[in-house]
Amino acid sequence: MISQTEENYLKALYNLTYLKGEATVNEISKRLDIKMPTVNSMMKKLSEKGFVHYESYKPLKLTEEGKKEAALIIRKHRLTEMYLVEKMDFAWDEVHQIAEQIEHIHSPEFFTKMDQLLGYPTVDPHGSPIPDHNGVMRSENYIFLDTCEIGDVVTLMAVQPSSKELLQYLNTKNLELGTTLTIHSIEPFDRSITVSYGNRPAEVLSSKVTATLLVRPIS
Amino acid sequence: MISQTEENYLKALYNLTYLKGEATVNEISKRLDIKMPTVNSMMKKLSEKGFVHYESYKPLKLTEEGKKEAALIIRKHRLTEMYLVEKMDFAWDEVHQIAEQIEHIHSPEFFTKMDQLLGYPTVDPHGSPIPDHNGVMRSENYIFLDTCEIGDVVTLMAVQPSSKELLQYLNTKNLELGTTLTIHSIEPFDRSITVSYGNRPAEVLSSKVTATLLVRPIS
DNA sequence: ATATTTTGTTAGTACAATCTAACTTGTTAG
DNA sequence: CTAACAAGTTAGATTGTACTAACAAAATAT
Ligand SMILES: [Mn+2]
Ligand SMILES: [Mn+2]
Ligand SMILES: [Mn+2]
Ligand SMILES: [Mn+2]
Repeated sequence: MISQTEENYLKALYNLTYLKGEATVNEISKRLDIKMPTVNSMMKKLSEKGFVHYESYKPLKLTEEGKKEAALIIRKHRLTEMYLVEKMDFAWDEVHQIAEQIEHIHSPEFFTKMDQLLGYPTVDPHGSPIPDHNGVMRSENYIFLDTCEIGDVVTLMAVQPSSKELLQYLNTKNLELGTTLTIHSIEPFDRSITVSYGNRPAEVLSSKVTATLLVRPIS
Repeated sequence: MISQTEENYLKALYNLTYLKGEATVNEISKRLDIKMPTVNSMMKKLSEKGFVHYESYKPLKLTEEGKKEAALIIRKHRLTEMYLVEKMDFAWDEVHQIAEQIEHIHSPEFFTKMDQLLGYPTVDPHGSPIPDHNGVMRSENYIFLDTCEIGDVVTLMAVQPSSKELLQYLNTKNLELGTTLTIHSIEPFDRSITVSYGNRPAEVLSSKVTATLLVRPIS
């Protein structure tokens, strides 16, 4: 009953509203590269179907049912990414486009089997949480690396957002989830950060990078 | 360029024309459960695209390009079925509906990886051949069990067509690919066949069943 | 050989998902 | 505060995939 197209709108809205609680027609339009009038009429349709709170000229919100539907699609996306990396030997920067398609497969058995073969993982290969089968997503209280201070020792827990280009950049720096970083200095001018980790010389990470790295301080 | 819908038409036409070399609008209509006028206009469209030879009131054929496209979709379908059975532990009667969806995924890397992980299989879980990456499908010269004679000893090589119901029936009889069957008698009235295999009492198979079982005589 | 049935085609309609152009509402900069 | 700009909406067109109704051709039965 929910088309692939509708699923992509729900997912976009879920991700855009995740922090602020609401999103605009314009944001969805940019995210999906679909013109605003198209987004507008789709929002009305999803509102008719009970997935979106729509009022003219007001920001958009998902209903509880919309949130659940979206989270279940994200669950399929992230389980798929995890499966591709863990069981099919893909790299973490190769899985998004495939998962973008497989998330629309209608087969509870298929995803249940994936989940089981993976041992019921709670995060995807980029550290993002996998919603449970009721669409409930646990949120961890990680902090972004660009909010840390000199002397902090932290573990890399997630990359968000995880564009292919960023992931490939992190590959070249041998930075992966679980890596422990020590912050040596912070350049006041551009907020770039010098860190060390593993058996390698210190690395400088720009603020564009540190703003995407979620870490947990070692307590 | 080729939509999911078009892919399903190409695949239907390929399978229908596989034996006779041609098929009718009516056959595709029944196979896909889509009304004849819709099939008719889709055939014209696929003809425009160079995949189908269409002439009013004449039977339909695939062009060479159409055959190749169809075979490559069937390749993805059968690789997927094999992967689901071999690597994800699904039963042979559970995989068709999932493969019917995954066959439309656009990702050469995904199917190349499947192929590699499976060790480049040549047949799917129902014994049907998997076309190669150029869309070439090798045909084995198996014979249907209902053409065998008393005293023949044969190996079950494929089930065709392999409906879920038939596969489940074969499960109850412990009949699987590779099973060696000895033909004890053939009932002239209804052409049912009594066979023995493994450590079990003789079984009677109706002609509805034997007409779907492809076997290779043990020479 | 003709009548009946089946198959194939044409014409017109519907719905989903997209677009552009034009208009309205809301926001922001002087 | 108002003018300009950005965002949102409405209206109308387009494309893809489906349908029904009506008609034409081919196959079949009498
Ligand atoms: Mn998607
Ligand atoms: Mn991810
Ligand atoms: Mn299909
Ligand atoms: Mn099969």
